[in-house]
Amino acid sequence: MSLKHALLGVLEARPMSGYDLVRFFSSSSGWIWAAPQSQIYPTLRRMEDIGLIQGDDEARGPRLTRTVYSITPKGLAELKTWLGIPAKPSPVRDHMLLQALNFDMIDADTAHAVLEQFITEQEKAAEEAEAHRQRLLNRDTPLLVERLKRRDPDDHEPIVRLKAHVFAGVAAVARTRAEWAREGQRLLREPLPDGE
Amino acid sequence: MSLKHALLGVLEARPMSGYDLVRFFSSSSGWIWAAPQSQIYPTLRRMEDIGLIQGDDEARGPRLTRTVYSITPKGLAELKTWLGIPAKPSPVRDHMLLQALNFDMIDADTAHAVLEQFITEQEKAAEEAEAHRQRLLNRDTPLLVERLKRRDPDDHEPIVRLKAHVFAGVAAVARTRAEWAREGQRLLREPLPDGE
DNA sequence: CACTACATGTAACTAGTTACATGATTCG
DNA sequence: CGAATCATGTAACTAGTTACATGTAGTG
Repeated sequence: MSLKHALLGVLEARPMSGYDLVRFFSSSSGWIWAAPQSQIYPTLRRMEDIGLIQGDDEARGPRLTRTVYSITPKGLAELKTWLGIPAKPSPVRDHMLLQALNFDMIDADTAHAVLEQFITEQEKAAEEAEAHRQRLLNRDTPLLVERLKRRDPDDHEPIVRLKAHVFAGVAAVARTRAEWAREGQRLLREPLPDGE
Repeated sequence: MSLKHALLGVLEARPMSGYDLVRFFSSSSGWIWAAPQSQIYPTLRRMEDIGLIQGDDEARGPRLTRTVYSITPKGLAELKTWLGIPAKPSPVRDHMLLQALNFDMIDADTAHAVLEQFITEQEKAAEEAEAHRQRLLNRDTPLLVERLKRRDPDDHEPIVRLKAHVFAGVAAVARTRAEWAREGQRLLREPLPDGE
């Protein structure tokens, strides 16, 4: 289960409540690992049960409390171990490619439109990832600032570059996909180039 | 459920038994959509229940039979409809990027090794996809040959190109990922380029 | 006082994974 | 006759999705 490690990775920066984490995994970091609210809360409790994180109740008004989770030494050890183990290749399951594989069965205009929407999405994803990469390089995200506080200032620059590079990867893949789809649209437009 | 549509897409080429499909989804087409045996058999029966495919029992020796499934008009209609509907963007969940996001927490050599294995895998995937693309362009795969039999010869070339293009996409994404990982290794090697 | 944000949960479901189980047929 | 391949299944599980449910606190 990698949601576990995604949560540990975030909590390493600073303690957070379930609610904080829900928001986090619905937005910014959702570009790397997405998870719905209904999965996060139970996972946090299971992680506390096995000692990876510790939850502390904090009063927020007379009747409302929140549980703030922080990573434990055991959790940190688990995270570091996991980081060093190569994952076995995950089974391929690409919705868009699966559709494209049979685009010869439907009319070219419809297929073209499906690709068009895909291109729009991928380009948006690439832009957002690129923007986030810039924010990281500028040390403009609250979580990164928190993280760096406990690190040697000499290490800040390489850490920032590594994190930024991850989002460069997201952007690069999205652009590759968009470019692939555009080439697909070209193929749909020219059914039989003469001379063949 | 897209396994359903993956199965329909294959059965459109020719009728197949569950066993055939299991082998198919463990190999070649597994590069687009992977599925284990334990998922395929029940799915086929459910698809037959709702009339998307039809199973016919065939004797294979005195005691052994196999069920050969073929796509029904209803199944073909379902497939064609599905092909024209853009999928909503699927939630991002990238194991490698999640690991890389925290590579600053472990030593550079370990991180480097994890990336190395990833690169090997991606390059292998790219090569295999590229090889399959070539086989398609040469009309060298049995299923493609079956498919083309029921198509106007004038359409063969554009159909082949479309299918081949899908595997070009697989290869392109794999190469992009490998290149990203290589750049990551470079970042790990040069902790602090002078002058900053 | 209404609206938004805070805060946490649960139920029912679909998809996918891992592992086991069983027997028939073919080929060397 | 033993091994590989053909052929089909099931059980138990983990992960992820969709939808609903409930109440508190702050802001205009």
